[in-house]
Amino acid sequence: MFALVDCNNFYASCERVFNPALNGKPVVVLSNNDGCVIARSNEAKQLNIKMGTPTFVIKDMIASKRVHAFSSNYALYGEMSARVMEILSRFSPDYEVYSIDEIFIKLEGFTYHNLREYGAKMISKVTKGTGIPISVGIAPTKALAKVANKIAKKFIHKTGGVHVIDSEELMEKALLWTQIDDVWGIGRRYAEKLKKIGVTTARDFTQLPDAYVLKEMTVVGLRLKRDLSGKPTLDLEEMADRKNMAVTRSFKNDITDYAALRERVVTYVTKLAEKLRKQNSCCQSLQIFIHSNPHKKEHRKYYNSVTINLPYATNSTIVMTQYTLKGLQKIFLKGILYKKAGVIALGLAPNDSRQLAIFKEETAEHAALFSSVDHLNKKNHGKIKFAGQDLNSTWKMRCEHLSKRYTTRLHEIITIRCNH
DNA sequence: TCTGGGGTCCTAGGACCC
DNA sequence: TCTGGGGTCCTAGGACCC
Repeated sequence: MFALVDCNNFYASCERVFNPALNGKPVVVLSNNDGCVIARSNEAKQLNIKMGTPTFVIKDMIASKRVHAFSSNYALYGEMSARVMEILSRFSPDYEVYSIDEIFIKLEGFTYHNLREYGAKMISKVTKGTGIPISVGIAPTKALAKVANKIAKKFIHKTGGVHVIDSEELMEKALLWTQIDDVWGIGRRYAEKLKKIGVTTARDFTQLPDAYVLKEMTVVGLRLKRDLSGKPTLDLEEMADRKNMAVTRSFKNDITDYAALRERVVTYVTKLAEKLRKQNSCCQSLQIFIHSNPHKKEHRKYYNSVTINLPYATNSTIVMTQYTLKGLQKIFLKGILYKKAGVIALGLAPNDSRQLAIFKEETAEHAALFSSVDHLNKKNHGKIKFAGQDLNSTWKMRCEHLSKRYTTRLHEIITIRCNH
């Protein structure tokens, strides 16, 4: 059996842990730049605030404090996630941290355990240890555990947050209840396509012929179908090293001229190189992309990207910037309202096991130079910049509702008042 | 006025090899 | 009339996830 444990409204719940006055009130967490809603408490969901709702749509509710809004505080969420995962990892030696707020736990050899009670124990341990509410779905396969988790959450008053699918009848019932759009692995495109042929529930999907699923949805779809039918197909996945790493941002206002766009892209590639060095990796190639504003329908649509293979694997800001700018020149077009750009490092490898080039090699000074730069920037909050960056740093990200880094900064630690 | 960021996997097709 | 067979590697694009 597999358990899927998922933190309820994770980011919103993190904010509440440190501000319990928000319990029972609508809370939303906003994306970078405070652009749109990316997490909602149940009360916010009841106000019909959808995932991805632009912040300006609900600005009145925020201003009047009907809804409590927070800018994303990833330092806080990442660390709270680590605490939750640490506690849950004690429940079985086999687990897979699937995302910041989800973990699959394989329950092999738990035949004589009461799984419902085991799930309830997970909830009480995590609640006591972190204050984060969780839901537990338990079933014979990963895809069914996902379904069970949805049921546990949806009918929390009946389930107490745990749902176990351990019989054919419960499986049938669960699959009939699950709408096709809500199936893990079926996104907007596939859902549309499936509905056209009359598939509206997960159960309908499991009745499709293998050949059709294979043809229309590749082996990924077929594996999903099997797993959802109760035939264990998807197993825990090993934590692999990341293959790519990206720094991409939307701009607060559209950009049209090359100089401004260049400045943004140089800043992104600088951040990317820092990120690489921080984890002792280097990259073999770079991808640069620029987008027009998709919301301005009356303007010309333009999406373009270019991939550049580097002569040798590197994490030098200087080398990466040179190639990034070459790439940017290739795809830059005049007269476009640009809204977003990004740089992606591809073919990541650890510093010490990278492929060395035969003819060209990085100037040896770079490693020493950047170790000093990183050291100084860590101490002085990014005082050293590169010539291509904007020295006045007018590009502050908007984050008007940022909470404190309660768990990772000593001077932001929570204060407790005792009333005797 | 204002709409996020960072990932993964699979497939088809082109370029190349012997 | 009729023009091989079997492979690898790479990339772009499309799907998905949180």
